[in-house]
Amino acid sequence: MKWGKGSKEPDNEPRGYHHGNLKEALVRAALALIAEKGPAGFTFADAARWAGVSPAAPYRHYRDREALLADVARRGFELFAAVLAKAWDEGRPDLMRAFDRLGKSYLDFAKNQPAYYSAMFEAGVPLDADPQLREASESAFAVLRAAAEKLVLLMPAKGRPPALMVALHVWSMTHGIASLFGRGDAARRALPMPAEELLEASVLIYLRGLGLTAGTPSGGS
Amino acid sequence: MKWGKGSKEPDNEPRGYHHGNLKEALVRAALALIAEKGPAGFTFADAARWAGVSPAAPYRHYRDREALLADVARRGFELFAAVLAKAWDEGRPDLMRAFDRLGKSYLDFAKNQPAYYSAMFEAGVPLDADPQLREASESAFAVLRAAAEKLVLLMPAKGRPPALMVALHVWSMTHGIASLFGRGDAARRALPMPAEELLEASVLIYLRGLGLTAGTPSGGS
DNA sequence: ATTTCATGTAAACGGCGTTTACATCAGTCG
DNA sequence: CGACTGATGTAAACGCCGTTTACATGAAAT
Repeated sequence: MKWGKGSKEPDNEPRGYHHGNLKEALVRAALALIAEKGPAGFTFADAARWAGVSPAAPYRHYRDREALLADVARRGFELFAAVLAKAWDEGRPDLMRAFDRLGKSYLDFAKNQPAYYSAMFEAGVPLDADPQLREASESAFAVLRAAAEKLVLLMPAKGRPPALMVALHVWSMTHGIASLFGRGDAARRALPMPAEELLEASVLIYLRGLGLTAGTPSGGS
Repeated sequence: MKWGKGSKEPDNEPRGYHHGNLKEALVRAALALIAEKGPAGFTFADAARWAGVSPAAPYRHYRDREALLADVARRGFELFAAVLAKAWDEGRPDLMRAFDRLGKSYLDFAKNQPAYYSAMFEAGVPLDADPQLREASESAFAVLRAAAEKLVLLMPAKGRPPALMVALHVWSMTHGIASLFGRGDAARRALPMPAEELLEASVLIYLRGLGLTAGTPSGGS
């Protein structure tokens, strides 16, 4: 039986009975399909076709469709954590600049890796589907939290807010913007300014509210 | 043929050939099923079973499954707009108290109407699926925007930020919190404080950054 | 009473997720 | 070298879903 090869066929190299690297191929297929049709439209059978194997083959590598989705989410969080850590760069050359880079990196990731971002935040994958998934998600958040720790240390100890709260605030703002306006696609609301500027302004105002910056918060970069 | 009556059967009243109010029944079914299994797990056929009709009957009222979802989202936005408008209450008795109520109402809605909220923001329904849907969503946002308008009028005209930006900021914060921590369900991250307090604190800090409140932003209602 | 139109049913189609029994191959051990 | 074994892929089948088409029912209009 031939399985149609519906959407695309990046498995140009013919192969023997065994694929050799099916698991990786399935992940790439999932990313391509999610990017194309959203996490809901992503289909286990399509991923199999994309990899050039029978519809039952993926079950040798993933318990079910959701397990593949969870694996994509896990890899997404790991990549996300690496990207954020690199952007934060231990707060060099100064905390404010690094914090700004951090936020922009977050939005960049949401925009440039919509498939990962969808799997991570919008696919409804329960975080405790897999301990490794939770762990990866924690380590991504840990970057934000470490940044917040260093930021609040700029404040006088008296009245210093909990760093965890600051991290959660910034995460919420950023995720909110990414989720509501993140992708320039249709289907979402139009904005009077780029999402990056919207985020930068809101973080500046927020930090000013914490007493961390002085200047008046007017427009962008 | 009998269609099983799988999950539950709120169609206790037997009926003749015609249902009489199938459209409403389908919406209620969709809400129940989305609340139970998420917008992805919601099934057109299940909704039909729930209403006690054949799997083809819903097509007399909705073009396809997504049209039903879009209708649920539209009704959600209309209810949302009404709830927010009532909470804002034209800014009575004073703007700060009203603004605080507004944010809490938002979170309340996300928590108490998870089915509506999912259909509105997480089901991937394109806003331009239906002009009425877009309109309803606009009118919900309009409440937030009107509130922001009144708020920024408290500031000296010089350096007054655009109300639209303030509205977008607050919306993003609130949606971010609702989306990341909104429902106390499992499957999501645990919080060191209730979502309502997290939001209240972040809005207070933000407004302080705008120069709209004086006191130091520590916890408490 | 007949017509008409909205609403519901039955049956069918292709696709998907998943399971089960079988096929193929790579490595291991005699 | 050759048989065994475990991992990986296939074929076929099942039930369910979304959707369409032809037909049935009944309420309202004429």
